[in-house]
Amino acid sequence: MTTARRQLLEALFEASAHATAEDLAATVQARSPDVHISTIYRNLDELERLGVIVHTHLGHGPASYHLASAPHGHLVCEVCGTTIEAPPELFAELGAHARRRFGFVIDPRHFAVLGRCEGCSGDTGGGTTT
Amino acid sequence: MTTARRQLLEALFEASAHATAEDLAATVQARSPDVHISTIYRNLDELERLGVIVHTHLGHGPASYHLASAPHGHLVCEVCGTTIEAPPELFAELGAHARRRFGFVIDPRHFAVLGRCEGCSGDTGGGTTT
DNA sequence: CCCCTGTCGCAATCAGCTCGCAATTGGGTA
DNA sequence: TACCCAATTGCGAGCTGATTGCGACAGGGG
Repeated sequence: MTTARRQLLEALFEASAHATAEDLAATVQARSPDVHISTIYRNLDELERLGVIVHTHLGHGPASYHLASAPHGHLVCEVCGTTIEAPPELFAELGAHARRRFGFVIDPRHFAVLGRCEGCSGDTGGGTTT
Repeated sequence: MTTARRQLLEALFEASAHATAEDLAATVQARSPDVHISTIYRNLDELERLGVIVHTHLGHGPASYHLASAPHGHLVCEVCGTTIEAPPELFAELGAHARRRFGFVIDPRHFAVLGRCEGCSGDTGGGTTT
């Protein structure tokens, strides 16, 4: 509707993946310096309510936003922070089991799976406490 | 070692599941009112480094802590907040696939799976935007 | 052109958590 | 038991991420 809203959408399209509210704010503010961060948050909220975008918590930091039209889960390395976009089918079986066993319908777009990426899964001298 | 630390452990044993730092602080402070919240955080941190406990992010709120000796994942309903403890085997296949496909070793104890529980998965008038 | 509704900009505020610092506490040693 | 060293504690300030209340403004309908 408004300029701020339109530019936020543009920023979302340009920021291909995992943009935080601050990232998006920076992009929007590059064009319209007056757009306040709270406006970004409010519009992000609105857009999410409309189902246009989804937000994900990739770890301890700020939430990431991306378009709902690119559904995927996330594999986040807790050592180096690498984020892998995982196709929804990776979660198909987990989803089926959760549903069968607990009647629980998972939302693979709205959570990150922590763990260790290929490079960090060797041994970091901490894990094997048996 | 110290009183604060010992009482924090006690609190962790008593608070069977999903205790937040503030919950634990309250429990500890019921006995030792002088124990400061920052001490709780520091000890929680230390205990986690030692592998005694793990913390999980169940959603938007504060992190939850529990003993590492009870490994499980979490299914959290994003509508009503219900938390289901999921046995690690629920994630076995996801883990195998992630490893095979991305070389990524998941940590089923350190993430919550958002979604909808049995009672909330009917239809809330939002989801089916296809 | 005016009014009305919704949105914006702003600063204050909140929640969750971390940090620096000085005093205290606990444990090991003699 | 007394002493000493280092780790730990209590405390408040501070930081990041996010939200809210409020007055001003903009844009669309009549």
